[in-house]
Amino acid sequence: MRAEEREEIVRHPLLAACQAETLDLLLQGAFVQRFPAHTQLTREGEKADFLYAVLSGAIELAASWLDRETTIAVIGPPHTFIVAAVALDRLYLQSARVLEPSRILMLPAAPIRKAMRTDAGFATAIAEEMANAYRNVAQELKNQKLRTSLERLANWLVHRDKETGGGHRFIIPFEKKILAARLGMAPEALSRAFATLVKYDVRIDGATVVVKDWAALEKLAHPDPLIDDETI
Amino acid sequence: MRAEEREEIVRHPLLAACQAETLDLLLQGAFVQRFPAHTQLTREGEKADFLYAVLSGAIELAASWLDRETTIAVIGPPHTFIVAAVALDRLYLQSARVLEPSRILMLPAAPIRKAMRTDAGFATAIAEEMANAYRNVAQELKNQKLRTSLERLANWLVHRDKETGGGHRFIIPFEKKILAARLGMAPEALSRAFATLVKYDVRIDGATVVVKDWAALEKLAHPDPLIDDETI
DNA sequence: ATCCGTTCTTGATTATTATCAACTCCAAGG
DNA sequence: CCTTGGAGTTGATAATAATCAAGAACGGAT
Repeated sequence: MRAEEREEIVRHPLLAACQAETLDLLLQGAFVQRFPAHTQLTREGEKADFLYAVLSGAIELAASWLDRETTIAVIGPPHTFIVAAVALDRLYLQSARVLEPSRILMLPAAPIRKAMRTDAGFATAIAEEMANAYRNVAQELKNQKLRTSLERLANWLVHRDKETGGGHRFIIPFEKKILAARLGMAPEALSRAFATLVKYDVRIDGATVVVKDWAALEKLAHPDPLIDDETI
Repeated sequence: MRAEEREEIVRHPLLAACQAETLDLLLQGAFVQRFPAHTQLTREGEKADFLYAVLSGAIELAASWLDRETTIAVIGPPHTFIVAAVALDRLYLQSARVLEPSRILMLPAAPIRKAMRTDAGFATAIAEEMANAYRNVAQELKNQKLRTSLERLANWLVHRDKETGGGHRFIIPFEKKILAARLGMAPEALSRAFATLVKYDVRIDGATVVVKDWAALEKLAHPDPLIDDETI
């Protein structure tokens, strides 16, 4: 690993509270790699050999059963994925696919488990990363069980708008069929949901969304920090 | 806290790898309490003041939005709940209700966060507990997004049968409406789902379930370790 | 036992969402 | 420029599940 890369990585939230020896141990077999879109990084059911951290880009976590498939989450920097499988030395529950060209930090799993047992700062960082991951899935489960697909879409739009500065005009950062899977609906249902939102003065042109009547959308979405705030 | 209680608690998976000083710190403000059914232990949105561990009994974690409510999980011994909120010093995302008379260990939150930073063994135990919790919700999200309600019920039956020794006859350990919420369906839909399962030779009498044709049920359920095995 | 409140079931209807099929649109490659 | 394949949309239909209403069954209390 190049020195400047090491510089960057050492400041990563996961490693910032590490002891020096832990850092050496962790970075020994670690590397940073660029991946093009559509690369498959993990497959569900495989052994957890690496912990992945997104330095730039976006990763889709997907899961399947029989012939069905769905998106569990979309991960961006600086977050990690499949921490839980690594911490427990178990099988991946999800497949990870690169959505857009991404830089990924890969840390071998065995040293991570070893480092946790000796370095409280690192173990705490892992615990906190996992706590965030837990809260995100728990929120997603609430989103899924408590809302209809139209409500989920409305909330996604509200959330995405806040994320992009609240200009009430933004683009959907990935394919609509991935958004559909993310929201737990068929692509056709997403199309129709967008059509329904016209009644609420939401205009769609390709990937561009313009919210003309913010109050109307927010009334439909009824966002709740306990479901929609990632950092509450 | 009584000496025999302390004896018992010190062997809890969360505390077994603690240093002696950490243990003292953690147990200072800790106590064990019995709660009757229907006690509300936490309310979503409240500050995380305690970490709860179930010593015996069963706890329901529920979440709500507008006037809708759903069950996120049912927790039994020796597991903890709301670890993530405690570790991050955030708000509870779920309400916890006592399902059946239960003994609960309550550990004040602040010492836990403090102990994590100094005791790698404890921090690791917390991380592992959280990793398990993460994997359970992730599995539940897969269950929810990939299966119909009939399939979820069939899998719950298969799972419950294994849990109770595989005798193909067992009882449902809580009210059917809680099972319905757990499975993400209306109580009426659960009734109808049970009626549908008669075609698969599953007989219901009150809370007692008898599976006459195991192969038929398993073919419908198609259980998958990556969704249904809690310890994979 | 009888009463009462709740849970559970069943029926009728509606709402929500998936599926299948056809068609448009657009971009990449020849 | 045309072709081609995938993404996205729209329509028709079916599957799935929620809601509302009424009755049955159950569990505690008296």
